[in-house]
Amino acid sequence: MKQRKLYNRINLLRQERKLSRKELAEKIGVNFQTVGYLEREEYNPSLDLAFRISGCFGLPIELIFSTKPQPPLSEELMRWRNKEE
Amino acid sequence: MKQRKLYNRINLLRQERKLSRKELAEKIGVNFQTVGYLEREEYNPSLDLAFRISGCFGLPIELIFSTKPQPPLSEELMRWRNKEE
DNA sequence: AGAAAATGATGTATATATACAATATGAAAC
DNA sequence: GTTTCATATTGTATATATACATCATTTTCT
Repeated sequence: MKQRKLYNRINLLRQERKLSRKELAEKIGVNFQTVGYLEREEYNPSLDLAFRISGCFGLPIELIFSTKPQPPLSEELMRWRNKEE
Repeated sequence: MKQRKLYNRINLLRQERKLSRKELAEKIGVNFQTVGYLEREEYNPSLDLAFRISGCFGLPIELIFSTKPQPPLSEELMRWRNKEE
């Protein structure tokens, strides 16, 4: 199967939490260079690794990864605020 | 990284929808034997494939896959019904 | 400015996911 | 009962993810 390129917000979320790649890598149990590959979207994580990242950030997989380029989180937030007016 | 074994409800969901492995495989764009491997949990899907399966069933990834063995869907349903009494 | 830390880039090696073919078995249809 | 379809099993081949080392570049800290 030809894998589609996936998009993610790992870099954004990591910076929000003021973690270095090395620190994040340790939390999720991978080599720190692997985090670099993921942030640059050079390849996709395994589903298992996606679950670990999801758990580390306390966010659902769908909020971190997607099949379409990710809009800024601020936009996503506004969409929710407008939904319940 | 040593991959953890993941659990899934593919077989259940496929049967609910009365699909053969071949039919499901065509919808998500993989070999029908790959569906067998996933249902038997002999290996984990890639994140991309997990997204395709999620899209095909119209369910979030977390409802289909998990890091712990999956309880019957009926139990999960009752937990939700009790939550909002 | 200079040292230290974080990141980017390149290359090699291993583990894991996916495809595909062949065969066996079991269940369903006729 | 035998043909057909769905599934299981085994084997080989390829694609993709992950680890690890090294060096270059950039950023941060003092």
